[in-house]
Amino acid sequence: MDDELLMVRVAELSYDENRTQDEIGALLGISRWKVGRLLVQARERGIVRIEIVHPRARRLGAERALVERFGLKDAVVVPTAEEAGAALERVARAAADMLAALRPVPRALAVSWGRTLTAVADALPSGWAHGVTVVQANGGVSLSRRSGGAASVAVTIAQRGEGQAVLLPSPAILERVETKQAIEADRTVAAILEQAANANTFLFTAGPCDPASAHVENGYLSADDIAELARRGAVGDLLGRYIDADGNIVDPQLDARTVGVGLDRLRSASRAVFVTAGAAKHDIARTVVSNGLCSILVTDESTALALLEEI
Amino acid sequence: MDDELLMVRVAELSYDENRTQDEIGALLGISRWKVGRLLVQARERGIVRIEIVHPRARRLGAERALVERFGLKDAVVVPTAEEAGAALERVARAAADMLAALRPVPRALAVSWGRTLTAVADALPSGWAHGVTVVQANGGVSLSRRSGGAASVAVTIAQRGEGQAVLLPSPAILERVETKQAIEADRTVAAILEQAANANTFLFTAGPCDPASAHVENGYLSADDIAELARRGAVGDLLGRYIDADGNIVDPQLDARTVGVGLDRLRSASRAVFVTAGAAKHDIARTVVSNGLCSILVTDESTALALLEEI
DNA sequence: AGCATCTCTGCTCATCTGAGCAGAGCCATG
DNA sequence: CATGGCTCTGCTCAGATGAGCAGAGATGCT
Repeated sequence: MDDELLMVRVAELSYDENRTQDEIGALLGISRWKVGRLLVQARERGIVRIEIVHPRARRLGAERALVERFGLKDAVVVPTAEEAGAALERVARAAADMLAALRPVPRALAVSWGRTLTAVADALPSGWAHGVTVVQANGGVSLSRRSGGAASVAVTIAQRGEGQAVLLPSPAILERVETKQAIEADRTVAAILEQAANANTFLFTAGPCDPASAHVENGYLSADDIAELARRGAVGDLLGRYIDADGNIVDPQLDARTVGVGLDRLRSASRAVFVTAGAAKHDIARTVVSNGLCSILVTDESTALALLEEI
Repeated sequence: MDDELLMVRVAELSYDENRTQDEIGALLGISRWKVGRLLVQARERGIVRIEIVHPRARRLGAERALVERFGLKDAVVVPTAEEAGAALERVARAAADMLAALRPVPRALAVSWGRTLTAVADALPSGWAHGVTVVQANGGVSLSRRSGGAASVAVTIAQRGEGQAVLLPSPAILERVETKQAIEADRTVAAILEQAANANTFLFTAGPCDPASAHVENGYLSADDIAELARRGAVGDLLGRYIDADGNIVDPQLDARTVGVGLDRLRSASRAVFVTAGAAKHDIARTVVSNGLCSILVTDESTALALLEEI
């Protein structure tokens, strides 16, 4: 009997039959130490495959690699789901679990908005925090009729955290710089932006630079604007601000018309939680992570692998 | 954190990260005994799935159940292969492994023939026995041109076992009883049949009762004969003899024209190894097994489950 | 409420298992 | 043929683990 067959027999007796290594040794006429070694080999060679099958399973190896590679505080990676489309769901749930377990419990949380964050908000358990203040970090709009959009993200997160939401009453991007400056000059708005900027925890997503963007959908930008941004190197936006692969603002004039906290606050915040799912966002995710724009990353396995595979 | 999520975390740390239960307990704030219990539960609930992925893997649970249920000496069950068609291959290899490991090593082995046994013969390693005498247990013919058929089964097995083959120079079924009696009266033939009957180890397959049978292919029976046998309750044949679900000869007259060892010898032999693969043979397999016609069964998982699922 | 029952927890202790080591066999080279 | 690596083996020993148990707490029934 060759060694490989022996591994199979040993593995069967050990895992299927729960025999002790001693028993197996006696049964197959080998020493118990050899049994142990064969088991290790069987695992190494992939004869024994151990899988954790659960929607909330994670990939600790990838998490560790990401933390290491990009100097993050923490990372959460969920396995790619069998059925496509469940990725967002799983990532959102993982993000919710992570938030609920954050210590110290956040007291001031600044949030962006989008489909991803809506999912995170919905996945948060009631009582995830006790008296959290949730501030919108950038201008928002009703993204989609059904789910309530930007405001509802903050409201839901606040409700479930037994706290209150502070909404930013402004569009995301204004047509004229003057209008934007006027809005920011408003004392209420200024106070809210200040509050957001001082939040010690940020929770945000990013959008890819493509014509299906929420900004186009809501009329802040045209498909042509997006094309031009892409031409100038934009890979996507976060908090409404379009950046290139090096993390720099692509169009300063456009940026000047964007209402919200500046990206530098993400770098300096004590916790900046970035949630992203899906292949379309691999590029912007890479940008965010490699430019230190987040300290905690929550994503799916395929994104994690894309981030890690670079030379 | 509910218990199920806890199981997932514990399983990840234990299996993916190789942490000790102590460490995991400290990490998650639970006692090490709870970690152990969660691990057990995770396996029970199927959150942790341990699979042995190898062409030579077996299903020890099913084997034990078969031995128990049908009072067998031994059983070998191989997992169903992903690619259909590989079942015969795997079963044959398992049968070969089993034969090679038989103790005491067979000195006199009586064999039937067929595609299954050809595969078993081909899978036997050289030197599987030392000086075995292989006798044909029933009349044989060249089943298929390419592989040599009946005779080659015995010859190959004998060669690889450093022994000699004793071939039965007779068709499987004769047209007239008189011819059959004449052949059996021949002293050489009689001696061979005697030798086969006295073998302490039998190795055989069975065929289903259908018109694609080797007996039809070789002209011993017509499709009409098969239909008639089926109508009278035949589920298949072994050693050329057609039996019903209760293990009784269906057509005594036909049986009287069949050359070979009688089925009772299978019951009394110290080892009767029955090899079968494929859904077409589930019925005849059930008959063989439940009527004590074999003492060692080698088969695939789907057959095993079919045999075990009865009430 | 009072009581019985069931489940869950953390413990002791015996057993099981992995790390690390020294000796045996094996091969290639000088 | 001797020598030095190399792998493989079975050992010791410490650390990891599972079985079984008694007490705590929950649950349900009268």
